[in-house]
Amino acid sequence: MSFAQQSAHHPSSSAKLPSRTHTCGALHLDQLNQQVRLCGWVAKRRDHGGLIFIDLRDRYGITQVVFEPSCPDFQWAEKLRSEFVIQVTGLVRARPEGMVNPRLSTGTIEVVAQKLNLLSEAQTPPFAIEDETDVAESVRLEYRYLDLRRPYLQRNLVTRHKMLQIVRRHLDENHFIEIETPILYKSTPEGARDFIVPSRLNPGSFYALPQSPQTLKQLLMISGMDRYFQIARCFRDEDLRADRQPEFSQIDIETSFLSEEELFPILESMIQKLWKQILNVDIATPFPRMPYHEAMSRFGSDKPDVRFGLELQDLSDIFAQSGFQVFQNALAKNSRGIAGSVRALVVHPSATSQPSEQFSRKDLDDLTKVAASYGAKGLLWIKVQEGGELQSPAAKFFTDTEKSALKSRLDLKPGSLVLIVADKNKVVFDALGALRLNLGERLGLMPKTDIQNARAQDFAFLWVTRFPLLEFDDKENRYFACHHPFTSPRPEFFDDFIGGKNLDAIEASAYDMVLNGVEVGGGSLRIYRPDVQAAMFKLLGLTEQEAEAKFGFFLQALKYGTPPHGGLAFGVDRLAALLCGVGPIRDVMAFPKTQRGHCVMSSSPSEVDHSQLQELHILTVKSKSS
RNA sequence: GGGGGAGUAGUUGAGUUGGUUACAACGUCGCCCUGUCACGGCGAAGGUCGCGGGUUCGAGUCCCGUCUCUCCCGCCA
Repeated sequence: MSFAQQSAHHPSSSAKLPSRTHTCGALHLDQLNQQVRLCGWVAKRRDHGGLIFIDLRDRYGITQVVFEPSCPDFQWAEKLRSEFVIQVTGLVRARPEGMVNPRLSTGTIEVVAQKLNLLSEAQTPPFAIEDETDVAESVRLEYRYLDLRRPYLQRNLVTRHKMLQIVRRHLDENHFIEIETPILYKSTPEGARDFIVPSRLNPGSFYALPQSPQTLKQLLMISGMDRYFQIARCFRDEDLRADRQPEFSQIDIETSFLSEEELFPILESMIQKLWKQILNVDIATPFPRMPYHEAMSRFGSDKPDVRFGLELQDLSDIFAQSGFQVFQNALAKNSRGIAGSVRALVVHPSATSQPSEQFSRKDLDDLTKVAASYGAKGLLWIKVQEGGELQSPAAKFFTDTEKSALKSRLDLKPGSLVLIVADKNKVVFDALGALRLNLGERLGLMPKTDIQNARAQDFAFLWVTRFPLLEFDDKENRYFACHHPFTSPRPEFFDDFIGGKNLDAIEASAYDMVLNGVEVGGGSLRIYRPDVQAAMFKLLGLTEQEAEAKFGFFLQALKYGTPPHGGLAFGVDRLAALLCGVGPIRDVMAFPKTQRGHCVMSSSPSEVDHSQLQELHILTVKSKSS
């Protein structure tokens, strides 16, 4: 008789004992001498010949089961292998003196088996199911259902679940209603590439999967829904990153009649609850607010990590008359009358264990490469020597006045290192902003958070506000909306906006919530006047006909009594990753995709039958490049 | 589209100047073992060195191409 034949292959239950009396994380000395029934996976078998230990695992924990020769099923216990699914009936017993395992929550007890019931056999798994696994992610993703048995991923998914429950409860208490919006919707111009879905019933026509429910939630405000939210699945056909997947979730929120000052506290208290209930950390509110321009000039980023200093310094005025060609070029005005700048990061010897002498040629080369990858044509360094002399490849271009201005402005002392980028502002901010983060890591300025023992100071929340409304694109020679085309200018800029004046200086009622250098959410107050919305589309280069074709339904709706409204969307995956203390959002998603957008478990995307394509009126062609 | 890193037993890695039968650990399989929890002891099996081509008497190693994974830039209203 084989093991499988011997076993029932379905759980036993009786009036006396149900299929499962406890989970594998539940038993303590309280249940001493009780008869219990556990179900789970064999995590480990330790066969001592006359005594067999089984670590039985479920998502609640691990319990040690002991098979002694007196157990009638002892011979079958010898046949157990990793990941077999079993049901064990037995007695809870205190572990002998000195045998307690402090690393298990159930480490004070063990279950002495009386009966073993095999529910499922298992092939040998391709990798060990344990937290300390060090296996290539592609292997883990191919067997994601096994990877998800690891306590680490199970904890992350539980945290994500808790997070969403707290969010739902909070928004419900604040009179928000959860409304589902369509996944099959209309393709939208601008923004990310759409995933499109062919319509069998409408040959040649396509739905698009929503990049966000933006227009739909605004229409719900026009419908009078007043306060809406949705845990919305969103789709963007762009290249992936550690924090970007082609499909992702947002906590999508929209409200009517509220100002920023009235909206922010609702969102801040939601965050406060999440951090309190999940991490037991008290986050102070209101969050600091920082205008976009301040974030850029101080940190070189619109999502600054303000847990450490190392702020950017503007040296443009010092070098206004510089004889150094690189600086002259950067400070010259372009055809649209906009000048770049000369800015620097300064590392003082006191602030770090690494004074400038310890920045080797290779270190500086590495830093230069970082700057270059953000478009900087070079990175100019200055080292301050023992005697106070400035050592730099460009030192000979500096006048004495410039040198002394530098020293006093930057408070230079022997051992200081200055890193300068001179270019148009976008490049200067991007390059120095990235260098600041790189140096912050390199010099150990960036705090490491132990998420199990997190403290309030580990989390630097802030609102970045007053984003520019428009951005001019040199290549296409037109303006683009910085946020999206439904974002309202701040009221004080209405006249300029309608009149088409000083467009570069117009600020938007847009805001991002930032935590430790991560944009966790973003939103805006929306345009609610049809004439302003039409003006926006026109400014963005849409003809009236194009605007009508793409957004006619929306412009029409705006004319039927639109309340002032605005909202925001949080990135569920990013928030969950921060609450779990992990980097890649793949680790807080059940079935993520690889960087090529593949699901290696199911091998999707994949080719489909010709007949399927035919029904959809689709013909595929091989492109020359492939 | 561009740049960096990686691909060798099931897994994680080593592999010298191009040279005998490609190595180790863990895992797996068999036998033994009554207090383990990284159990232990003895033994065994396990490989198209990502794929394709080239150079060479000979390629895991050198060259060319290609695929995949990963990090980043562009992109992500």
